[in-house]
Amino acid sequence: MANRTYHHGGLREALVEAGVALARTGGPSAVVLREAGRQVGVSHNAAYRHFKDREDLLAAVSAGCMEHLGRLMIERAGEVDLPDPRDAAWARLEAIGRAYVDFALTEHGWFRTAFSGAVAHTAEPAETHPGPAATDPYSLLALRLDELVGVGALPPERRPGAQYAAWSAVHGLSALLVDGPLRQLPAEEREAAVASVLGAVARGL
Amino acid sequence: MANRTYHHGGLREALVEAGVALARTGGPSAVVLREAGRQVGVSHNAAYRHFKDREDLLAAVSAGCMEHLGRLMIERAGEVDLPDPRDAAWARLEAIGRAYVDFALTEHGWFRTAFSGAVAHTAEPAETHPGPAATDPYSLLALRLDELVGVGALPPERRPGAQYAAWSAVHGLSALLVDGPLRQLPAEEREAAVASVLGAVARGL
DNA sequence: TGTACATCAGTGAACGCGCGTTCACTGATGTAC
DNA sequence: TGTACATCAGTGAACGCGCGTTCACTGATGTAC
Repeated sequence: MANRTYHHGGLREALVEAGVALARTGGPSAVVLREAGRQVGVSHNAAYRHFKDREDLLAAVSAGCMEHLGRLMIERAGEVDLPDPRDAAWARLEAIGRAYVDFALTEHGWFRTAFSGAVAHTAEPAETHPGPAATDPYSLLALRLDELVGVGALPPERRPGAQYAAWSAVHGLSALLVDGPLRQLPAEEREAAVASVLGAVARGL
Repeated sequence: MANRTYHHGGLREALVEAGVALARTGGPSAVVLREAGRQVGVSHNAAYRHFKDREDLLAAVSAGCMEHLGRLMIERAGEVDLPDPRDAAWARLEAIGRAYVDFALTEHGWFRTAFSGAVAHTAEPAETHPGPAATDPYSLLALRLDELVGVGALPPERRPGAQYAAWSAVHGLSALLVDGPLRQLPAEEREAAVASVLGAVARGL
């Protein structure tokens, strides 16, 4: 962090942070190289020492937004406190689903940015390396589904492909509500839609 | 389409058509006023006689793309030919879901454009006026769900909210596959994901 | 059937925009001897 | 501990971009008498 010197010391991180702030209000298109530089108090092209081009910066910002989403999901899952392990596992699945939708609704800009320059997932999850626990939504979902199988709430033969069904439903709902044709749904009806989707996900598994 | 005269005769429609063609390859951002004019052979600002601004044109183009989607859904539903009315109703639901995803995959640009400037749906479907049958995806889905209830394949108490669950799942899958983190899924795994989601939708209802 | 006039649907020139990106540069830092 | 030099991380000026939009205009069309 450091100094008011010629060399910034942590410019890359500072630019990403500025980009994340821009994305929060204006979505991906608000992530503008020159503006990020301005915010940090650095010349408009200093960013080129740390990023190949605008797209490169956007990818980093996008990852930052995704991280915010993941953190909310973790937080909400952590709030579940039920004695029965099966109940708890189901509740945690629902909690991360709700977190996802809530995030999309309250943080339009971040949500859209998170999925704008997003890194593609491969079919198989990356091999689990020791280290900090994964915070990306996909891994968090996989974790919850594995837990359901683990506590005997979900038959193992239902596990393959389950992540696609759950993720699609919740992601689609978010997209329709935030940007799409359901964006004008009154709050009450919106809540009903969320409940309906989460219920269908649980039944569908 | 009339004359090579000073007055075009059907400029509005021609511009929308040109916009739809642009959207097909490049998505919403490719719908450019000046280019649409160029394609039609008209000066770059003639469009302002028919559209308030670029956004207005984009909205019309978006509706055109949505129409293409609706047509594919209708076509695919029409191909279902099963003796048992319940089997047929389920098959038609699946058919429109598959059509939706296929459309998203084969017509990236149209799909993204269809949902870019989309008109918002209200909570209640518009009162059914006599006239040409609705072609918007939402109404088509509602039609299929009503049919399921009609033939006794779906308990009536399950009907409310069902459209949200079905639509969200299929839309989310499309979004994730086309633009999102699942865009690099190998074809085989992608097909499994589609099957998994459609299966979960049917079970979830 | 002709004429006068309002209105409609185009034209062509011009503007400003703010951005991404490149260029040649300079100040700061690290390292070998 | 000091000096020479390579390298790194910033600066400031400049460019081109193609667009959306506005302006004052002109050609075509419809209508009243």
